[in-house]
Amino acid sequence: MALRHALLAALLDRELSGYQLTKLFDLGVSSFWHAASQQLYVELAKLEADGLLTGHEVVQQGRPNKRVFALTDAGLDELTRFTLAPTKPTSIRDDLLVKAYGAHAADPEKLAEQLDQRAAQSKAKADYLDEQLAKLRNGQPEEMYLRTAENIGPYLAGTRGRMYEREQEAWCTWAAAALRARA
Amino acid sequence: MALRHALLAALLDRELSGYQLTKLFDLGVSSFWHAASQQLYVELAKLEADGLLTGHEVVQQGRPNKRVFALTDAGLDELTRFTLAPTKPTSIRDDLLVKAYGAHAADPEKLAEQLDQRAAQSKAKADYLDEQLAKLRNGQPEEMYLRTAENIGPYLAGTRGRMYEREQEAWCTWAAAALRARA
DNA sequence: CTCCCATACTCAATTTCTTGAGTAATCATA
DNA sequence: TATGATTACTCAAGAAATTGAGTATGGGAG
Repeated sequence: MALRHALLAALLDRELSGYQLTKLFDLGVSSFWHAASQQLYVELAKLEADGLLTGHEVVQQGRPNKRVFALTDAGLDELTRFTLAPTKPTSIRDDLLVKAYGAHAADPEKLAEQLDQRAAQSKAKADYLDEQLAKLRNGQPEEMYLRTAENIGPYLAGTRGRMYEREQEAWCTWAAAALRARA
Repeated sequence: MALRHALLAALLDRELSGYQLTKLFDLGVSSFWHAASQQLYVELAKLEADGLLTGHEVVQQGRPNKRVFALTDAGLDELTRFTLAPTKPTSIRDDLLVKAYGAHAADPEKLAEQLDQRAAQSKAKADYLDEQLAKLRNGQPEEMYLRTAENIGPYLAGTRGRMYEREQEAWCTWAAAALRARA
């Protein structure tokens, strides 16, 4: 149910089209809530049907028209309600960790190569998030930004995403080394 | 599809009943692959139907009988195949991060309280994983254990789980403080 | 002048996961 | 002697996610 709310949160202080949201989810949001674009469009349609968003057609020249979505008052209420409601921890689900768990059935070098690859992907993502966070801070020290910015939500969540990716990178490197040390 | 493989990996060096697997998934495995017990039983039945596991009824006195599952050769092959196959990163999906993302719609103090609560939960889980990892090491230094132990899979995966929970704890504490500093 | 890429989506089958309930036995506690 | 906790599962409805298409337009590279 949190995809709905991730969409609502993404529209808190701006209007975005479905396509822009798919970009946003691919890059930034995916570090804490992944969703495929098809799923986004389905969810946007439901949110609109439920009156939590309104869509407006925007005619463009030189490219296909788009529909941009904006939060309604009901949508904002729903998001507020969601942030208050207790939820149980949703934990990691990572293929790669399942592979590590089953390491005894794996070729150590092949598994280590996959870990290296993932380390590189995580590093790239962490670097990207670093840039995004720097853009949000806009030159200010973090403390200042957190105290004064209007909406710190994306910064807080983005920080967690970056931590996750940095940790993933470190762990992958460590685990790959451990596997290789046995061969 | 990784739940299948998480089950196969859990049965790599021992036989376990469905119920024992639900315990294992609730406590240890859940830090990198969460699944409800109902789902486990469904998956176990499929795995048996596919010939990747065999189930044996074990008659017990003083408690209900149970069915223990063991890997078949086909199951081991399937797990090996899985560890070799490239997979795309499955990322975090966490309600709490979505709430943080939507912080602008939230009551800061109420959100901070939820973060505190989660920090405590994460700490408890990290402590539990710490114990489990110590048990696996059985007094040896980590380096030694990783070089000499038969099956280091659970240790590798458990380590990642512990890192995740420790990071979660730290982030929750940090984010709660940031929210409170604004009030 | 063709092909690929980016924009901007839609449809639908299938699988997977969640949610909520229910069964049945034994043991310890009050 | 009832009550709840633990072991050991099962069933099923519905929501959500995955997978794999497909449509249509315009711009730029070769």
